[in-house]
Amino acid sequence: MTIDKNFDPAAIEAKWYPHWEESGQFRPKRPEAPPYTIVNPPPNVTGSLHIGHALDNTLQDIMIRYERLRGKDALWVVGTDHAGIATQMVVERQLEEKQDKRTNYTREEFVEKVWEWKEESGGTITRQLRRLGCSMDWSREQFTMDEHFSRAVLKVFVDLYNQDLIYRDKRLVNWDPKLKTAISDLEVETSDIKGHFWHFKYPLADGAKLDSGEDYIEVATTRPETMLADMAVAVHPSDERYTSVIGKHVVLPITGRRVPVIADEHADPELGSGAVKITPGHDFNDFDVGKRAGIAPGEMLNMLDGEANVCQTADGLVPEEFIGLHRFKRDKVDGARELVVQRLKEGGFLIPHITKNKDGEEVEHDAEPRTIATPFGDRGGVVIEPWLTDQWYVKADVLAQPAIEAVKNGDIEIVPKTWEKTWFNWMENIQPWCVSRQLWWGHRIPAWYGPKLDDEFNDEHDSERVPLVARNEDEVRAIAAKRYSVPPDDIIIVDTEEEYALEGVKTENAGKEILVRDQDVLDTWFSSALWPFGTLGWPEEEPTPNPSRKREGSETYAAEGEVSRSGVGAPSLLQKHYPNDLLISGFDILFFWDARMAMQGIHFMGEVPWRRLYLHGLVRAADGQKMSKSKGNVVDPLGLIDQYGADALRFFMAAMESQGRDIKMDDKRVEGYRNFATKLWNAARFAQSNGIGASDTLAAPEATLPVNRWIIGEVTETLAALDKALEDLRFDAAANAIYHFVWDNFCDWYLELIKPILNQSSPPVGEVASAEASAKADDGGGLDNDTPTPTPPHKGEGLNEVDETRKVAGWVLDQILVMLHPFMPFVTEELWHAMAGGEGRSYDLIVAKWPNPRAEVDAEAKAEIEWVIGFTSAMRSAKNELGIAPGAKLDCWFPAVMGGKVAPLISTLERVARMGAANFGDAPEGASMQLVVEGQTIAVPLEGIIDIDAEKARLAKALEGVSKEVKSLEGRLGNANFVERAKPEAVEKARSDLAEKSAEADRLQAALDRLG
RNA sequence: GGGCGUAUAGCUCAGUGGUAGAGCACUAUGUUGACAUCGUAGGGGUCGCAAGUUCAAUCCUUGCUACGCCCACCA
Repeated sequence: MTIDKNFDPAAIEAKWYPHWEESGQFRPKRPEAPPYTIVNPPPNVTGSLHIGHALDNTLQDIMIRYERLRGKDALWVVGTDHAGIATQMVVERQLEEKQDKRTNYTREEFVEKVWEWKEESGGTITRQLRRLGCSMDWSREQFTMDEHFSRAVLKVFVDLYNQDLIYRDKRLVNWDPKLKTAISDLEVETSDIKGHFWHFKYPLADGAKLDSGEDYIEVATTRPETMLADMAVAVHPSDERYTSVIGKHVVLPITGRRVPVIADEHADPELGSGAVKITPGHDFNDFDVGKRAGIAPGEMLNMLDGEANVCQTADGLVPEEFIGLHRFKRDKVDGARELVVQRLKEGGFLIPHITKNKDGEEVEHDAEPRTIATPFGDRGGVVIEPWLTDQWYVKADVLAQPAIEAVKNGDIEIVPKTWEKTWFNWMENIQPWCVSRQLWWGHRIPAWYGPKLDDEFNDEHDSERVPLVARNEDEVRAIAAKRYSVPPDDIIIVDTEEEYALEGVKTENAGKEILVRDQDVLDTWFSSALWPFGTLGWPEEEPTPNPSRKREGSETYAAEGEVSRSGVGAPSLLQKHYPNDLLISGFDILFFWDARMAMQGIHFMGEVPWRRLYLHGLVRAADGQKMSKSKGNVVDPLGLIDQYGADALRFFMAAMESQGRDIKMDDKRVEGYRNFATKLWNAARFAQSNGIGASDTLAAPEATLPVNRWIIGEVTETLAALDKALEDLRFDAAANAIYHFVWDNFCDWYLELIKPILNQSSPPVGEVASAEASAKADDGGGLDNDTPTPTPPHKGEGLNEVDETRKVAGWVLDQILVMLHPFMPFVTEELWHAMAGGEGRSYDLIVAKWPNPRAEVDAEAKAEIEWVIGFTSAMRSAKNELGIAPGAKLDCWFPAVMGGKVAPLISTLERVARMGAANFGDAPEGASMQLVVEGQTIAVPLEGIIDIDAEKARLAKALEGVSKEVKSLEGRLGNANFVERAKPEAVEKARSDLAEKSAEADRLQAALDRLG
C-alpha cells in the first residue's frame, strides 16, 4: 500500500476506530494473560466531552494501550453516570423552557422523561470519547442505573444499614433552596461576598440589668432574619460583663419570644459585644450550642420552608407580615432580612454603625459592611441554608480508617505523593456523609417507614414512624410482618406520602400495617463509589479469596469459566480484575469519588480498589484562567481534534502532563504535535519509496554497518526511557523520549545518514571488497575523492549493505510505530498497515508486540556515529559563521591517525557534511578553517575563500567558551577542599573534563596561531 | 486559621548538588528528489529575593515576596 502524499488525520481516524471496535480489539481474548485494569471515571450521561475529559482519558488510554501491547489482558471499564442533580436539572430546565415544570408530573412520569433524555443524549459523550481514540471495552459499557449496578447499590445501602454504618438523623443539613434538596459538605462551595454586620439590642426581661447598667444585651449578626427563630443568647461563661444575667431572659423584639441567656464557650468575648444570638435551627454552630443547652433537635424552631421563605415557627410567634417572604432580598424585592432590620430600627433596637465622613462629621449606618464567607450550592448556585431535616448519613469516619491505613501501608500508592497529606487530612477529619437527596432521578433509598412500636417513642418530638431497610418489597414485607407480628399479606406498601394520605387508604386497610416508601434518592457519589467492583459483576460474584488470582510475577491465569489444573475454578472477572491496577482522576474529585471508592471498596471487597491512584491537574485556558462557560473561555477538544487531529491533541496532553501541575492550553503546541505526526508520515513515505517495508522480525536484525548498529542501540535506549517513564507515570518524559527519538535521531540523522547507502546500487554480496580500502586508510594514506566508497566487511551470510539498511530501517520504523502507538494510535496504525508489503500485516498495531530488541547498545557504533554528527555539526556551523554556502564542498585534512576512522565514512560525510575530498596528514600551508571535533583538529584549507579575520573571530569565540570552562575546572581542582572532600568520582570527572577541555583549548589556540 | 503548590529563555514548561534544556516565538539562511506542517545555523537565562548547610547550591534548609489551589463554624 502506497502512503499518500498528504497526511489526513480525519480520514485515518474515521477509518481505524470503527475497525478496532468492531473487531473486538479493545479487549482481545487473553484469558491466560496477566490482567491490567483501569476503570474510567464515568462521565455524566448527558454531558459532553470537555478538555478535562480529553486529558483524563488520554492518559488512561496511553496506559491501557501500552499494557495491551505488552500482552496483558487489558480491561478498560467504561460507562456513564446518572449524575442525579445535574441530569435532573437539565430536564427541569427543558421543561421550564416550555413553561412546564416537574411538579406537573408524577414521579414516574418525570423519571420517564429523564430516561428519554438519557436515551437521546447519552450517546454524545461516548461518541466523543471514541473520537479521541479511547480504547475502552464498549462491549461491557455500563450505566450507574443499570439493573445489575442498582442491585449493587441496594446491597451496599442495606448492608451498611445493618452494620450500623448508615443511620437516619435529624440535624442541620446543607440545604439548597433552589434545588430543594440536601447536599453534602463537599457540594458546598464557600465564597466571600460583601455583606453587613448588624448590631441589635435584645431587652432583658423582668427588669434585669447588666452590671454596666444597661437593660439590654447587644448582639451582632450577619443574618438578622434568623432572629425570628432565636432561642437563646449565649455569652462566654467567664465573661464578667454578663455573669449576672446568665440564666435570666431576654424578650426578643418582633416575636416577643422569651429566651434564656446561656453560658457557652462558643461565645467569643473578643468578638462584637461578646454576646451572640442563638438560632439552633438555622446555624451549624448554634445547633451545637442549642444541643449543649439541652434543646432537642425536634424542639428547635424552624422559620424557613424548603425554598427559604419564611414560615410560621412552632410557637406561632412570627408576625403575619413575615410569612411567605423570602429570607433576604431577591430580584430587587425585599425579604425577611430587610423587614427585620426595618422593624428593629423602628422599634429602637438597632444600634447604628457610625463612621466619619471626609469632613469629620459622624454618619450613621444601619450596619457595618463586612465580607462574609458564604456557602453556595455547587450546582444550584444559591446560598445554602442550614436546615433542620431528617436525612440518611453514612458513618464515614469508620469507613475512612482502613482507607487511611491503605495509603499508609502502601496498599494504595498515590501519585504524586504530595497528595497523601491531603488524603490523610481529609480522611482524619471526615464528617458524617449525608447521602439522601430530595430528587426523583437516582437510586431510590431502599427504606420503608412503618409505625413505631410503643416502646420506641423517646419523647414527643420523635417522628411517628421508623425506617425498615431492605433490598426490595418482598424483603421488607417479611421484615415488617415479623416486626408487627402479622401475616405478610397484612403489610400494605404505598409508594408516596400522597398515596398514604389519600382518603380511604387507612380505613380500607384497617388492622393492617401500612409502610410508606422513602421518597429520597441517593447521592450520585454513593453509587459511583462502587464503580471498581459494581462494574465487574459484584454482588453476584461475591469476593472470595481466590487461589488462582496471581500477583506480579505470575505467568498464566486460568481462563475465566475454565477449571485450572489444581481443580479450582478459574477466576471470575471480578476476581481477576479487582483490585484495579490504576485509577486516573483529576484531583478535583479526590474526595467526591476517589476517597469514597477507597472506603467502599475496602469495606465490601476487603481489598483496595486500585493499587495506584494518579491525580492530574486541571486544563486551564491559555491565560491560566480556569475554563468556565460564564467566562466564555472554554476550549472544545472536538474542535482541536477537527483542526489538528486526535493524535496531536493526545500527544499534547501527554507531553504537557508533568506531575503536580495544571496544564495551560496552547494551540501552537498542539499544532506542533500535528507537525510531528506529519513528520513521521513523511519519513515513512520516504522509507517506503526507498524499498523499506515492514519488518519480519521482532528482534533487531543483524547489522554490520555502524549507522545501523547505532540506531538499533538508540531504539534500545529509547525503549528503556519509555518503559521507565510509563512505569513512573511520567507521561511528559515518555512523550518526549519518543518524540526526540523520532524527530532527532531517526529523521534528522539516521535517514540522512542512510541516504548515501540507499542511493547506491545494490551490488551482490562479496563484490565490495572493503577490507582493502580500510586497510589502506589505516596507513594514513590520502584518499582522493574518486576512491570508491569503502564498506566494512560483512559478517555471516549475506546481506549487502543496502539490504541490511532497508531491513534495519524497516525494523526501526516498526518499533517507532509500536512505541508511539499509545500516544498516537491513529497515524501509527495507518502507517503500520501502509508500510506492509503485498501480504499485509498479520495483525493490527493495536495488538502488536511491545518492542524487545534483545540488542545491546553498541558502544563502538555509537561513538562513531556521534563523531559523524559532531563533525557534521562543526562543519555546518563553521560554514554558516564564515558565510560559506552550505552546499560548498570543502576538502578536509584529517590528522593521519584518523584514517581508519574516517575512511569508511567518506561517502556519508560527503553527503551529510558536504565534505569535498578527504586527505590525511598535514594540511598545506596557508589559511584554513579549523574544525575541532572531539579533540582532533581538522583543517579545511580555504586560501582566498574565507575572510581570515572572520575565522579568527570564530575561533577566538570558541576558545573563549572553552577557556572559561577550563578556568572553572582548574579553579575547582586547585581548591584543596574540593580534592579532599568531594566524592572521588566528582574529582576524577573534573580531572578528565579538564584534560579534554585543555586539549581542545590548545588546539583552538594552535589553530588561531596558524592564522597569524 | 491550617495544608499544599508554583516562581528557570519573550511565551509555555522540563531538569540536575559540580556555572542550565525542550517546544513555540525570534534572527540569519536554504528550491541538495521524505517533509516549507520542512532543513541548517544562531541569539537569548546572575534558575523570585535573602540568609544558612556544603569543597561546591538553580537544586538541600530557613525566612521573605508574589501568584494559585484546597480545607476550616468565626456570630
